Amino acid sequence: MRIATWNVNSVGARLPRLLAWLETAAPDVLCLQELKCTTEAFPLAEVSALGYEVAAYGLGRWNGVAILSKVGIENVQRGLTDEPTYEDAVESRAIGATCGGVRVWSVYVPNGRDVEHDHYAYKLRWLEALRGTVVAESNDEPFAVLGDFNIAPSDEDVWDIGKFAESTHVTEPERKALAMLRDAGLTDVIPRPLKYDRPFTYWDYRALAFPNNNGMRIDLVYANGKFASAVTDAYVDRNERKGKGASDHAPVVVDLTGA
DNA sequence: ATGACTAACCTTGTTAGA
Repeated sequence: MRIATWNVNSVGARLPRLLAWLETAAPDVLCLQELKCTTEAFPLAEVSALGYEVAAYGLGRWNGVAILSKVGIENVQRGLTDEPTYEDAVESRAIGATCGGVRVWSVYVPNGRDVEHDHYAYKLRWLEALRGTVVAESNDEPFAVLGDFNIAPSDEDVWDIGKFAESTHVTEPERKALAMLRDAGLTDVIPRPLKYDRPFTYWDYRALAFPNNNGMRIDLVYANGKFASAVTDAYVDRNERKGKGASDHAPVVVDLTGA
């Protein structure tokens, strides 16, 4: 089984590339983030035509997540258990479903903006709710949280840690939240890069970040033991970051034995 | 070639992204 995650930065703007990628990479399950549309506006007909069932969750012009599956999609849950709000509003940042016997969550962790910003405190509260959901759901069946975590797990996961003083994405409390997920039994499934030495998944649109490989590894696959032990390969499809009309994130693809 | 941000929309600026 092939399971992937991709922050598409608008499913509407990315639709031609998304459809082409679904045909060539042919994942059985794809977790999407940053739909930037409502559930109703998701391009259901186009994606369904390729043989996917869809569970989408979008509440407005920002964020939005979805799970696409060719192997069934059951027990869909929109939102985390006890998920916090931001400025008293619920945001569409997490959706869970069971696909072909694998429980998956597609998550778009809040950015945080600045360490001093309310959004950063919200990010940490949100990660605590994610931990709670993981503890409640992960068991002896394959389980994984996939998505844009907006956290670089280590200094090696950004192109130059010296550029990140006072920045979000690399702070100790954010990394502690990831450590808590590992303490809850999850493993960071680190993909291989298709080029260069480190498996970055995001490159800013500005300042020639992609050609200079000034990237970050922030799109992560956190898997329980049953899932992680079935992994045969994992890679970042950096080719999807090339050319016109690319998202600023590349897909992360994981292959599992069985089914 | 991988090329100097992109996307939605409250659209001729603002908000967000990281």
